[in-house]
Amino acid sequence: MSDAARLLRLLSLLQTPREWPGSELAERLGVTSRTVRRDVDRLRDLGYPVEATMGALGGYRLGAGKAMPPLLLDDEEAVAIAVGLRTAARQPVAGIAEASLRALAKLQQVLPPRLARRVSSLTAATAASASPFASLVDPAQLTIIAGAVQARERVRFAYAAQEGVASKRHVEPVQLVALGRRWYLLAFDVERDDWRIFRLDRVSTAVATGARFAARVAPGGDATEYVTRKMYETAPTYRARATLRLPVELARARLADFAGDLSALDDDSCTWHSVEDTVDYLAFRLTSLGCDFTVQGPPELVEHLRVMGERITRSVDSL
Amino acid sequence: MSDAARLLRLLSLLQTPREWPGSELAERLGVTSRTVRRDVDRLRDLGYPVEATMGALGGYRLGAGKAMPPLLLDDEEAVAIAVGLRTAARQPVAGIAEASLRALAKLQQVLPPRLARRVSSLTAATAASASPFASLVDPAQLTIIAGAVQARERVRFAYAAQEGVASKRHVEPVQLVALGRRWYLLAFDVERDDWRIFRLDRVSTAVATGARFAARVAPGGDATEYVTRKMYETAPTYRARATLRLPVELARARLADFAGDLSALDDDSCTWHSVEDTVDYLAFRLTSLGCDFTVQGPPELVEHLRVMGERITRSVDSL
DNA sequence: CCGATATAGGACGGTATCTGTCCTATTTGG
DNA sequence: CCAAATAGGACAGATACCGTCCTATATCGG
Repeated sequence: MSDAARLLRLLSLLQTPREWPGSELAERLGVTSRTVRRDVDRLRDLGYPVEATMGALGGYRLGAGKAMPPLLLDDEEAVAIAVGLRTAARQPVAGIAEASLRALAKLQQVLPPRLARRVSSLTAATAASASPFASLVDPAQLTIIAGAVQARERVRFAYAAQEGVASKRHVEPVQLVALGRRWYLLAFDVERDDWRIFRLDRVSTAVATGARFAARVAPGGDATEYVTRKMYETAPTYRARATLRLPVELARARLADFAGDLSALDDDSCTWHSVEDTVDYLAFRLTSLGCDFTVQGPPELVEHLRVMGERITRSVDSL
Repeated sequence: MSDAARLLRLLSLLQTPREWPGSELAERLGVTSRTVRRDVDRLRDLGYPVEATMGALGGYRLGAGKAMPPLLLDDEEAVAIAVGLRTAARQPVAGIAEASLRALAKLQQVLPPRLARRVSSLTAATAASASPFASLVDPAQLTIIAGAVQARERVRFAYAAQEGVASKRHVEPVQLVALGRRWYLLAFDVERDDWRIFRLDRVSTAVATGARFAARVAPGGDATEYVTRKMYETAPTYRARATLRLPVELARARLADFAGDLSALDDDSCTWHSVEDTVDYLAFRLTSLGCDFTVQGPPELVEHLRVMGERITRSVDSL
């Protein structure tokens, strides 16, 4: 076993929550315990704080330092992380959505094929159950495009526009933007010679062509700002207005990052304003609050809730 | 920079989706390009397949091999993975739930404190929004106990039993078991000198004492099997029976791992049987199917749905 | 078809590093 | 107090590494 390999193996052992006595490490690594002590020193020099407890029953373990050490995962752990990241990508968390994708792309790149297969099948099996209104983005497309953005490679894909019109695209992908529960891609369309925004759940059969392109500055300088503005201008939006029979702090906690505008009416109720592009989702969030509420509008939401209420009442009133 | 440090730094660069020409790597690592070639060879000897494209515009990148290479994450990526794993722990996925926890424990152990703080605040901000019926387990408790299971350390915690009776426990934690959407801990209670099963969302202020204990064999040999049997015997369960106006394949897809027993009635409808310990959750899954349905029982579910239906109808019929 | 720019790898000498085998000091739990 | 654990100095022999040459080969663009 080479020098670097032994150091990595040691790091992997020390990342376990348990404590390792030096003698056992020496045996596993096939060296003397003096060398183990030297290896531990080396790791400390690299900035990874190996904690040691002295005395009988003592041992070594890796503690939290100032920088992330290399993570040494076994097969199952790698699969678990990949599945977790894929699920996270379907419900982007504000602030870390892009980092989450970068991590997924990095992992996907080095994931052995047999593990990648397990990830796919597990993702398929659990896709629908996580949340009925999570984004329908295919994680595979997301990964391909996230990789292409970083590698600055051109991408070809099929796009199903809003009216069901399909088209083939050839673009220079500049940035992925998570807006609410959807992913958008800001890209420069090579054939149309202009900027375009694509909704990722309408993208399919994406492939990176391998052709590199020069960095482009997004219109207006900031991609996130540009996509946000364009989407609010063009996409259909519903502005929900409702009164919730729930103290304002509780409502904020239950709605979390979906809170919208909340303001207290009295100690037991508050008003709520929120903007979304489907009434389904608005109705879903409202009904999962578990409290009484009154909806002021819009009419589409009222109608949708009326249908929902009738359906539920009808489902039981035969008894 | 030491030898091993340079190798790790190289590995970190090669994990990026982009391709790196040898000359640029040499510059970044502060060595000649001949040494870079030797380092690449070393990585290949370690089993990490560095892919190289020859010719002009060529370069190096890390490909998928037979084993997982050490993952070198930047701060944001590490936070994203931790948040993803915490979310995954709240909605355990059959088959990889334990691995998911192991990975989380491993990451938590080495996560720099400033990043750990960001993870906590992000988790708090998004806890409620993921799904209103996800498990209420505190990821911090979960991590502490998962670590103690692996390290075979005794744990003390406060436990709120079903009737609201609080108690302090001192146990030897043997295994965490994910059952449906809940986590259970099988442990040997030191003071009561017998096996006990704890629901993790009722555990608080857990601390590992540091005292080690000898490995124990779970009663019956298999912890998962034991916990499953005990829980079905003792925990309250509701057996939902309903007819769904949805083709059976579609229902299976939408319910995913929550499918229970589905059997086709005709081309457009099917019957559904499922067991859960709360009617809230049964009602939630039923109403998020987005189809007409008829509930046969149990009476508690019917009553719950009646309240839900009335609430929704009331919320709009003033208009 | 040719030149520019990549990867690939052999040979060699000087330098640095690493390992095992001693040794002693110190801490901790039973 | 004793056993077992971390901590680390000193030394000698072996090993590995690095830079500087060199040539071969593959690929893309003009």
